[in-house]
Amino acid sequence: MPTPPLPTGAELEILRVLWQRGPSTVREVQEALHAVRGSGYTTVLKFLQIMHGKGLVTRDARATSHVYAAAVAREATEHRLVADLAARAFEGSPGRLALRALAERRASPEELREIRLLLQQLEGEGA
Amino acid sequence: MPTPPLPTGAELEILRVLWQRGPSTVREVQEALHAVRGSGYTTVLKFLQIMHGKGLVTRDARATSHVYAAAVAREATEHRLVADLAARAFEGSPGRLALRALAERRASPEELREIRLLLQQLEGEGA
DNA sequence: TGACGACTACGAAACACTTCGTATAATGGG
DNA sequence: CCCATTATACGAAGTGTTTCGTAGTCGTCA
Repeated sequence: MPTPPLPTGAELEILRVLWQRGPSTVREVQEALHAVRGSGYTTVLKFLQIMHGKGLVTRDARATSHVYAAAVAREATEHRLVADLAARAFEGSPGRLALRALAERRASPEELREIRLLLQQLEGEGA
Repeated sequence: MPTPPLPTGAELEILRVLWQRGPSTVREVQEALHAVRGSGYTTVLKFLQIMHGKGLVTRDARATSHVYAAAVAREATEHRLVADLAARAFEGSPGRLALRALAERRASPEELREIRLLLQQLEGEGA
């Protein structure tokens, strides 16, 4: 099975619920999404079925209520989303993308610290 | 006129041509895009008309061949694209997005230098 | 057992994105 | 002046995303 496609907007929101909650039933996902998005039950069910077809989630159908879990890791998906945006808008350069993101000046001190550490590591490698 | 919507994938490619070339005719844009995307003439024309309707480009119709120009600045658009991805996948945190982008380890030494300078500036502000 | 509640499956509508075919109008050379 | 060329305008098809209505299934309990 090749890598699943990038999740669409609604699919990404469902993945975020699954990443946060772990394996969940349709109802559990729907209740989590209802607050954020007002999604109806059959809408969420349909998406989970579509996402299962795409390989974005796995399904355990042993119980009456099927249990869905993310089939793609959060880090890898974030990675691919960043690479996708970099390709579409930043000549494929994640560095330029990072610069733009930092220029928003909304990073917290902890995030800045993490970025500085990573930066030192990267500059050390380059030397 | 409110802010135009974010450009779609094909629209962004057209904007990139206009940002690079400056005001251009349909044919000029189409020739630039043909190499990258194989776009046909009427396809590009249709997009420019749609983008004009959305306020993404301006049009000078005085000459026989209309001349289109980007109506949105490149920096502002990149900014909005980054903010959009941050909202959809990074809890609205551009800092987390920047971290992910840097973790791809594909930034050039010059980009790393720029990021380090910006970082110092941001950390100086925070102190 | 039969009705009720909760579940899954599926079709289809509404919308957006992308592409292109065709119709129509302007331009300029012979 | 006419025709070939080049332009714009527009409709529509094909695909993908999102949403929901409806139908059918399954277990439970009175």
